[in-house]
Amino acid sequence: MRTSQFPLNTVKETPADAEIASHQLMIRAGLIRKLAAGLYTWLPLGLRVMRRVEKITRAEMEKAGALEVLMPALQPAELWQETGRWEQYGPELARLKDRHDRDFCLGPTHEEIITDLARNEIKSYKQLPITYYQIQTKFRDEIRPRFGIMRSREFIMKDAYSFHLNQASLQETYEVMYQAYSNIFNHLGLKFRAVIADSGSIGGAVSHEFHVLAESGEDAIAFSTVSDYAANIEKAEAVMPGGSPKAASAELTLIDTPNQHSIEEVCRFLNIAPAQCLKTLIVKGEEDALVALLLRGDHELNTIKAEKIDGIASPLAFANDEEISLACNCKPGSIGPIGLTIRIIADRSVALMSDFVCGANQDGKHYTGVNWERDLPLPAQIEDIRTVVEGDICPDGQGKITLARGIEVGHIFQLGTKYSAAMKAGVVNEAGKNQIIIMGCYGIGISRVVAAAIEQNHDEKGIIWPSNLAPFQVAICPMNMHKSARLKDASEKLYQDMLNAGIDVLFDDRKVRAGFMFSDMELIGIPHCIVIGDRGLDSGTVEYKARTAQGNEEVAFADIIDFLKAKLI
RNA sequence: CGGGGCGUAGCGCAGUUUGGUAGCGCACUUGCAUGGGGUGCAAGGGGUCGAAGGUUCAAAUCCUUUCGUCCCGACCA
Repeated sequence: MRTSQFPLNTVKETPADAEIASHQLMIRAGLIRKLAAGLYTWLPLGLRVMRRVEKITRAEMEKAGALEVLMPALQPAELWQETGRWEQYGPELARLKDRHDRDFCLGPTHEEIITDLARNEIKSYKQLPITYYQIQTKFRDEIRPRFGIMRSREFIMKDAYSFHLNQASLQETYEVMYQAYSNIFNHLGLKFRAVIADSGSIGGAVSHEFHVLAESGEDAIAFSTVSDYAANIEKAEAVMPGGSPKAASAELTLIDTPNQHSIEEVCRFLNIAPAQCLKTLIVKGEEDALVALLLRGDHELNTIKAEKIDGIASPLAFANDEEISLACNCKPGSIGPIGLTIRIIADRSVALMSDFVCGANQDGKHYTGVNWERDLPLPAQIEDIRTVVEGDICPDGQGKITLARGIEVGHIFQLGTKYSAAMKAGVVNEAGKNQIIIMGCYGIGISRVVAAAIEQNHDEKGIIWPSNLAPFQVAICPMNMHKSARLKDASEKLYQDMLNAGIDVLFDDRKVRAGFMFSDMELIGIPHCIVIGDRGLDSGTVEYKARTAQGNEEVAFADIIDFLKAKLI
């Protein structure tokens, strides 16, 4: 391709509304243009990159035995009403009416549609297992679209759905897909982690997210320093610490702590460490009941874990000051478990505390030297309700927890029968009886992968594409070609030779200055650049520069094709 | 949904406080020069100042309403 026929649309100025590097660079490099909030047009250069992601994804899906289909983005409300999601999905579901005033939505996902397909097309267990996939546009009317293509209202997703007679078959396909996903992200050249994930409202026992590692990622993930263990921090288990509390060495003492409310304030006031404090949080339970959650002062409540406990309101809600005053006879900041009559749930690490400090349920007073059993009974219910921190013991017992940030680009679920049961999708089994089919579902945010790749691979000059994602592998940059017929001939020959050799090359035949050309090629992240000039022609050489390298190297003109082929393997 | 910011040429911005009929940089067009890291000089084209209503002799500027957009949070999952 020639730049004279493939306009680059690069811009020098960073758009005012782009916050993160990938968003800024996608606009500057001319990959996308904004139409409205959360809606983007893909320009030729950007689409070329997205097609690379699709191609690699498709190849692995086919290898995994999945069959490509294409389902409508416009979907009738009836199917969504069958599963109850027409009501449940909320305003994020883009709804509309047709001219006959019938309800439709623009699909945010396709469980209902594929399940409808399955119940109509799959009649016998002999047709199972089967996996369908598609690469298609999804619509989610996000409350707050942001970060460009990263969280947009319309985006491209690869979604796959598998159907099974039994759990063992689902497990088998799940593992195949897990491997296919790993292959995809490896081929894309991205540093990623597969992590144990919360399956949320989608349900099912098993779920993994695939995260591209990047500092700017919206999710925190926890993984082991030595083993394969990795989990979303929402889901990472804080294990029960071994041992028993140290013996009490201090007397229970009621002290004045005027105007000391937060853990931080109390610690400074008493000159103790946060780990020596007990944090008491009051949250809403069921039917107006309140529940006290006890955490070590240096730990944070994990709301996902807490709201899964029976009797705690989901979504989690904190009690207000009034409700706290009624239940504890004091304001927040002086709450503690001693004498508390509401239900108490303690975090696992709390059980090992001794000689600790906690609120006294009297404004401006705390207890010091508190010890379980001697001063108050250990709470009957001990649960894992905190977020893991760096250095925690890994749940599999091997190594310690390290934290990193990631961008969720893939998510796989073992759905079970949630949709197939609601929509009565069954097959006749070997015994001739009707049986509800079991489902799995598997998604990759194709357009988000493009942004995530940039987020992970860029520098101050622009994008640094991993080889398999680059819109072009090689750029030819001739120096002042319009002034030298000899150079023009040599450049054209080099271009043709590369095309003939099957090299994906962008020939910059614009009449622009060297610096302009280099800056553009670096901004759009072409991995390999060949600089050809009269100077080199005299000695029969061209210059080669890798996007990631500092300097150039000279290569004989005659050898350049072989040289590049070796680089491109 | 709550809080805050911003809407002036394709992009980035000044001008709004104190009302007088719109400007700068980039980009674009043309010419000359330059020619290995976003070059220089000159000439040019392009804007109902987000929209509607109001105040005024006069509104980008003041008032009201409204729309869009971005950030923070909540909600949703």
